[in-house]
Amino acid sequence: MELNVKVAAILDEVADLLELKEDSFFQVRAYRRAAREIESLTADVKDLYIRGHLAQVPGIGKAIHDKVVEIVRTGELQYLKDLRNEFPAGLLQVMRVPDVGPKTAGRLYKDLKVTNLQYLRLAAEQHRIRRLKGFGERTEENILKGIRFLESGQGRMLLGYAYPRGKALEEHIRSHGFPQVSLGGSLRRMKETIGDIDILVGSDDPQRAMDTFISYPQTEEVLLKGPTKTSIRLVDGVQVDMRVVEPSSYGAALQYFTGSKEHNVTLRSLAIDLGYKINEYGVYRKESGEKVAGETEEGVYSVLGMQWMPSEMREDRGEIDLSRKGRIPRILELSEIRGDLHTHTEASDGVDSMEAMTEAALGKGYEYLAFTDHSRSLKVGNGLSVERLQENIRLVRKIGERYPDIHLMAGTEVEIDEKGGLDYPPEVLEELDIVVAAVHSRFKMSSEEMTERLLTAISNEHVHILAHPTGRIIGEREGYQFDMEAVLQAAKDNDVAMEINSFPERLDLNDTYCAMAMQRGVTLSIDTDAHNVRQLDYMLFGVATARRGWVPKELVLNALSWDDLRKRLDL
DNA sequence: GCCGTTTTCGGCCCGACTGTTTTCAGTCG
Repeated sequence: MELNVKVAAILDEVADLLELKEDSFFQVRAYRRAAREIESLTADVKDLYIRGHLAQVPGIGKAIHDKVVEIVRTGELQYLKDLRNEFPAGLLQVMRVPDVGPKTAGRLYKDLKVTNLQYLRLAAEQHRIRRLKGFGERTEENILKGIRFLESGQGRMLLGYAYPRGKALEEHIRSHGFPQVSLGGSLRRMKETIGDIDILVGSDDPQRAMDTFISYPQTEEVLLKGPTKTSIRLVDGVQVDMRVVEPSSYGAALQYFTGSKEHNVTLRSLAIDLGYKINEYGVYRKESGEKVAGETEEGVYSVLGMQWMPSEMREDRGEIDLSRKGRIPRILELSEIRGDLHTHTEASDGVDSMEAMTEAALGKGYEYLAFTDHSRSLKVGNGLSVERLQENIRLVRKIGERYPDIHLMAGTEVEIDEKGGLDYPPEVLEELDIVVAAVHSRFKMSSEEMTERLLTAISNEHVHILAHPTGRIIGEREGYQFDMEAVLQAAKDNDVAMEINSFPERLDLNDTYCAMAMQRGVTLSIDTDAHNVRQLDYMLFGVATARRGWVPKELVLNALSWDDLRKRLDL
């Protein structure tokens, strides 16, 4: 699967470089689309190639097919090397500056010999940019601003960071008398990382909505202001865009600003074929211009003969086709989660007591809660010795008697050693209700060794869940390398659940791997890995990740009732 | 470069805002 990522990256770079060429707009789009398709494949691109199915992937025609084959075979692409020779590598960096696109970069290269960020900054500081025809003082200032933004390293933020901020702003606007307000964009689609926060308001008084937005106490700077669209930057650097439309257009605008871009492009092409035009104000008959939908999202989809679908599904990964056939699957809801099977307490490296965690779980209406503190060899996590573990089990049983409305489970997050062995002997694991196995060490072993390690752990009869299966930390480290197909197969064969860890920096399995697991019928467990009571709220993000992988509740271990879970775990 | 329940050629989503211009190109989402 790492190969899929590599192929997509190469196609993306081809697209980046092609942008600098004249008249290559549609080629750029074709390469980008192919990259997205390959990125979201749930099978290995090499397998597809071997089985002769590569050409059936949408967006892959003859030319790109041959290039993908070249990459699969040789690991390289000559066409990309040729393009790299045509343009200085630094120009790609120049294009990453906000408001600098291919045309501007091309001009700066041609007229000022700007080949990288350093030269761009120099040219701006020496006021050579403002002297170009079509450029001016403001453009020069914006370029300098853009360079500073890039260098501040403010790229995308974690969903877990953006979500509470977006919700707070949404509430601020709603509380000022605007009932029609919603998050949009990647935040509403619950992507694991978010570029900026999008907010949509339906109102007949756009001016007052804008004023309310700008008056938000956390506002640092107004970046852009028009009659229907305003952007601000918050004190922590997060950018928020707000759009205001009339209530009669709210549904169309919500659909449009939720995206994704790819979903919208496909939807709008479809609309054209059906004789309609869609924009953010409504759906219109092409001939008469008559407006036929716009008030609600359901209406927009419905007029195109489509079924509404959850925002998490809108990535143009086949949902439009299913929607036209009325076959959008029923995917997991947060309300269907019955318990949390991976949490920590003060016994190891958590901060709250079992009682506090239990009260919080009761507040969520959970039927069960598992305490899975770290095992003995994880010294940094204050792992439990065998004696402390056994003492902990007794404590769980004792506290459990005081809480008749929830089933407290004694468990462990047990270390998987480098050979795949577990950190406690079998007779100790036997005493536990649930065993969550995890890799926290030796990340850099070869893919073969790591696969063997994971397969050994999964085939251990005491293991119920494989925690954060890839070990990635978003923005910090890649996951370890292993054969995901083999691990999923083993999980299915051994009835072991793969975890979706709800921690914002983990969300692992990610959406694509969730889809892979689902297609293979592998059970998933959505856990918070909470180290305090507040982190039990992270469940929302794990569920969102499952929804992005179209996972139904039937495949989720902790969507089972206590009775069914107990049977499943042989308790 | 891809694609076709009208097409193998001629299309390819659509609009807001900015900056620099007198009518629009470029960028963004």
